[in-house]
Amino acid sequence: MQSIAAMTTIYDIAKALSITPSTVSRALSDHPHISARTKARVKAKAAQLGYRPNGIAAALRRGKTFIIGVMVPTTDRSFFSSVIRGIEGVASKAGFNVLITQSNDSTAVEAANIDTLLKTQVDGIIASIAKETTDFEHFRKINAQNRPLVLFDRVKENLGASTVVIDDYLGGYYATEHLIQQGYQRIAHLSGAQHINIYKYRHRGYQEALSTHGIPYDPSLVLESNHLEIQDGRAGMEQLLQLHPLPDAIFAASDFAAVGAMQLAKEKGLRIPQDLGIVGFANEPFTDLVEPRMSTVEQHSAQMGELAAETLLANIQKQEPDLVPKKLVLTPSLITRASSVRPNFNIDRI
Amino acid sequence: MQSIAAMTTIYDIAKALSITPSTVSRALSDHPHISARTKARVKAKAAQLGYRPNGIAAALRRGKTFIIGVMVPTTDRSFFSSVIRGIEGVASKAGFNVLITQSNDSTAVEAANIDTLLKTQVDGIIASIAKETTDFEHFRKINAQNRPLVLFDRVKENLGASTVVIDDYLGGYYATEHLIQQGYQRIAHLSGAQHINIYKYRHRGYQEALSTHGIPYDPSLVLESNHLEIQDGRAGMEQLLQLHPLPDAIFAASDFAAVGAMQLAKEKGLRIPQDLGIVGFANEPFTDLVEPRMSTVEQHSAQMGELAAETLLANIQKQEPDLVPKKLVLTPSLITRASSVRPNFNIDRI
DNA sequence: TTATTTCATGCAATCGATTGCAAAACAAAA
DNA sequence: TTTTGTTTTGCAATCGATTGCATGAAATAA
Repeated sequence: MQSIAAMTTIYDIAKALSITPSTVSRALSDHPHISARTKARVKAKAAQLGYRPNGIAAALRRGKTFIIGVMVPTTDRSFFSSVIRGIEGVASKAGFNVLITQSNDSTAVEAANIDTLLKTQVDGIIASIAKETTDFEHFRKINAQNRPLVLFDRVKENLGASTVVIDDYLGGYYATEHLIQQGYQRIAHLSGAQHINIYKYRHRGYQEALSTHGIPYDPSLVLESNHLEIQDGRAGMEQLLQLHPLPDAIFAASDFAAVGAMQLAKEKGLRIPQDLGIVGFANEPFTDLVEPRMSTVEQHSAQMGELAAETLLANIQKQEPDLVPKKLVLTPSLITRASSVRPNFNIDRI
Repeated sequence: MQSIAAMTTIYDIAKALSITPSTVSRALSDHPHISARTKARVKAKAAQLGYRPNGIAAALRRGKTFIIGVMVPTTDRSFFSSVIRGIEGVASKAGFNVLITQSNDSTAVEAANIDTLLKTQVDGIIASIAKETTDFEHFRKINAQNRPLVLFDRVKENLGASTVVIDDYLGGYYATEHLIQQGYQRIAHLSGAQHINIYKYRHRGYQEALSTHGIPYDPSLVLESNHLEIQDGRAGMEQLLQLHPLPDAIFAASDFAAVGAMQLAKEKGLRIPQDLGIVGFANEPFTDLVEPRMSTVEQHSAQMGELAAETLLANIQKQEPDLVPKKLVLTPSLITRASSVRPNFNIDRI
């Protein structure tokens, strides 16, 4: 079956004006060797015929699609959608489109997505690695296809990819130190799987802050969960409530876990921040809406996306991946809100 | 400059096996006329050479990219990212990719995005219209290019596009009726620009519920703002607090406005839900995290995305847009939480 | 053995735009 | 008028995969 309305191509324009497709092509792209008169005629005819360029044909010829592939664990998490927003902004300003895929934190889906993106001939890929992933072979294919790769947030070294992360160590350090300075002494930590760098580093920052301030590290105060969702935060809090003495503060490596812990603590009659100080991580929008407002660590997600896109575009322009991959590290900012600020606490009293 | 590693194509495989590219192509796609032996040899050689199909070339030849374009006002709103998630799920199951663009609620960007998507030869487009848009000519180009278009949520009739929406009227009705049944009498409404259908219908539902229950419609209780963001909710509440008598409940056409109103009301010492009942709209995740938990209207966003994608894919398969565009209407669900449920209210007392 | 099917592969055009090189058209200089 | 130089346009190959049709090979029937 034929498609109803045949698309008009440069051949149609050429025929209508009794010139060649090459001239039409050049006229449309304002090639300097084409006379002003011809350009005007071509453009007028193109408009008249409702011509729209076939980007696919151009992509095939040029070997460039002007599409960059993005893979995130999920789009419906504020952090990732903000990063995407940042990527999209930079990309579209540079004339690039963004093809989004989601891994749902599954390694199998992740590998399939990479295949798809490569098949689509994206000019480069920006990705954040699925939680589940421990074998990274599928990422190697990207470089094997000579396509640049930039990883952000959940990254992995030695894949020949540039990376953009925040300093998670510092984030953990800031959060913990802040709690210490507010006079909290028994600070628990809700962490994630330690094979994932971001959680490992946040954990280290936590440890280091304790150590710097002379507080002993107590492993029973550190709970690890796979997903750090609200549920995990509640479960973690439940567990922490078994301890004697109780912890007097929590630094959670995720806002979701933090808010879960906060919910349960409140249900059990603990007052935040008087009895329990809480700091989360990521500055998800809801942290500013819960009660009390929750302290957290801002990751500068949109900026992270922008940097990732800029790095990738630079690689694309150079026609090849960076020989020495770049490592970009953003500095997180601690956002202190009511959940961790003791109203009448005087630091001098310590 | 040459690219470093030339991609391997079906020609390379053909040469290596002394057969023709056509055979290779057919072997790779499991064409029935190719012998099992040849298929095996081809596939083995393909794997050995690290062959990856060039989707662009195939797309050009077939006139089909297996990419569907999606345009949303913004990705970093839970509602839209959930819809995208729904779209992505259905699409990828059907072997389609999803190209995302954001209009940032600007008509100019919207038009530019449509140009880009068409140039990329997407097989169809799913979109939600920018708030700012009142002239829809740019959407007509899509049908002119013989590409199907499906609109969701913020839709417009007479564009030859199928639409997927929830019954906003019903959503408004449910929310308002619920407040009435909880004994609230002076119910205010925070609405958006009335040229946008969703706000117009939510408003009508509100009116109709009042009327059904014999409550007179008081225009001074209905405030309109452009964006219905948190700020607008606060401003609206401020204004409502000037009234005598005060309203005793608010139905906001957006969760953001609702939470803004709730914040300000609490700051002014009003108790929720005793002094003021509140219902929002969209079931944004934070509504379940604020205090008190906020009642709202669930829009079934992921399902909306799935339906939109299924409708579009059906159109794509048929090679042409629906002659008679479909209108799919989902039924919203009211989610009642603490913000609108009076603890000891007995409906018999009315 | 020859004729007839069936099966497997090859040929060559095609999708639509881009681009190096050749050539024509025109202008300016000799 | 011829030569040299500039502009402007055309020719034809190319990007990589797909596919209708033709052809060759193998298998079966006569």
